[in-house]
Amino acid sequence: MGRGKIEIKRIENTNNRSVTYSKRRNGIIKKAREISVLCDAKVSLIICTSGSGKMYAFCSESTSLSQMLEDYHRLSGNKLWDPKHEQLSNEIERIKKENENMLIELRHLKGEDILSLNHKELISLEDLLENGLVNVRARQSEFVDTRRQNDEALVEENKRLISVLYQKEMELHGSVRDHMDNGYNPRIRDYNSQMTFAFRVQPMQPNLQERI
Amino acid sequence: MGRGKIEIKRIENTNNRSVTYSKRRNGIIKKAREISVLCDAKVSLIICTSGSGKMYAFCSESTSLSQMLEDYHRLSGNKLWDPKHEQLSNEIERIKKENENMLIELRHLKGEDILSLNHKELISLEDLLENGLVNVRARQSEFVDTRRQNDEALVEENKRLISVLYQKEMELHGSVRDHMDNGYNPRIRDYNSQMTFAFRVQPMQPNLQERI
DNA sequence: AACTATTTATAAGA
DNA sequence: TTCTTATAAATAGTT
Repeated sequence: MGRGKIEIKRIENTNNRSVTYSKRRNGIIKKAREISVLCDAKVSLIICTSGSGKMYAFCSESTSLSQMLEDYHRLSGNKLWDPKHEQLSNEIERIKKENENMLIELRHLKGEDILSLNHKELISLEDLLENGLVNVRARQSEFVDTRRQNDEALVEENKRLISVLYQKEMELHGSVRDHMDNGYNPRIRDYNSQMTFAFRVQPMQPNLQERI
Repeated sequence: MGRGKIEIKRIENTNNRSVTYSKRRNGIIKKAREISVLCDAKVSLIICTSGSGKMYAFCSESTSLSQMLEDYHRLSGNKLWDPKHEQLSNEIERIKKENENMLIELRHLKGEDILSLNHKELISLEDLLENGLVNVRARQSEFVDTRRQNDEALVEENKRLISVLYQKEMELHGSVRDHMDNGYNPRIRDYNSQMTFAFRVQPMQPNLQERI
């Protein structure tokens, strides 16, 4: 239907093909809607081209796509789901196998179920465990080192703070002495006790050391 | 398109409706096939009436209904799956999770990826590894013990065999001497060498000792 | 995207 | 149902 008759075979010209696709897609979707309304039919239509990912779907009002598929599956006896089910089952099988292997390995590493192992396997298991221990203990040493470094840094910081504090105290003593004669200023003692508190608390601050 | 124009609304006359359904159904299926061929499109079409259970479906050559549904599902995000499918998917999810946890534990036991562990965790990991080592080494000791016991048993058995052999030899020497005077019987030597072979072979028999 | 000459689909009738 | 046929609709090629 058009200016000329066409043969029903793949349109090789890409542009023509996509124009025809667009026109006929609209056409068939319209037809789908019409038959669903006129004849009270359930219709499900999905169209897409191989290239573009864009999909067009139509489903009649009275139903849903999944309902139609369900019906189709039931009525046609066609195994719509079975391939997918089989695929999923296979994947489950595969993962379970993997799981089982890991479980066995874990058990072995914990020294369980090792009666079936031969001498060679026991030796390599021992190696693995020893290597693991070495790594874990190295990490523990790192912890201790980090902690010691942290402590040292804190000690330095405390020295610095004490020195700053001392200078401040000197300044205040000096300036206060210029205005007062009693040689005792409660503000100095307050400040001092505040700093002492900070000094004691600081080593517990979590952001200066690693999580324990 | 026909002798008269019609409004797109449900055809109330049952007969007319079913005639129209039949005609238009053929029409739309033809259209579906045409667009799939002309435009290299993937098309899936399912039609049925509410009343009759009869279903008509079309699916383009290049694909399958279940493939199209798969695609549709992926692209639209709409849930088309049946309960069984969902159940399988959930199980996969669950097992994968389990898998991942075991993998992490395995890695930790091998001393990998332990930077994220805190001190407590490292300690218990160390305990686990030490315990594993204890078990593995205990098993190795068992091996050695078993082997030694086995050897001892074999030594005993060999002694017994030698003693039996000696007795047999005595018997044969005695009886032969009763009938022949040459004092030499090749049958005795045959039997003797056979036993000697068995004696040498026996320690290698796998059912008397554990697999190495 | 719009146009339009043609082909195609189909509504109504037989 | 199926065939026929007048007519509506769809659309191929063009602009």
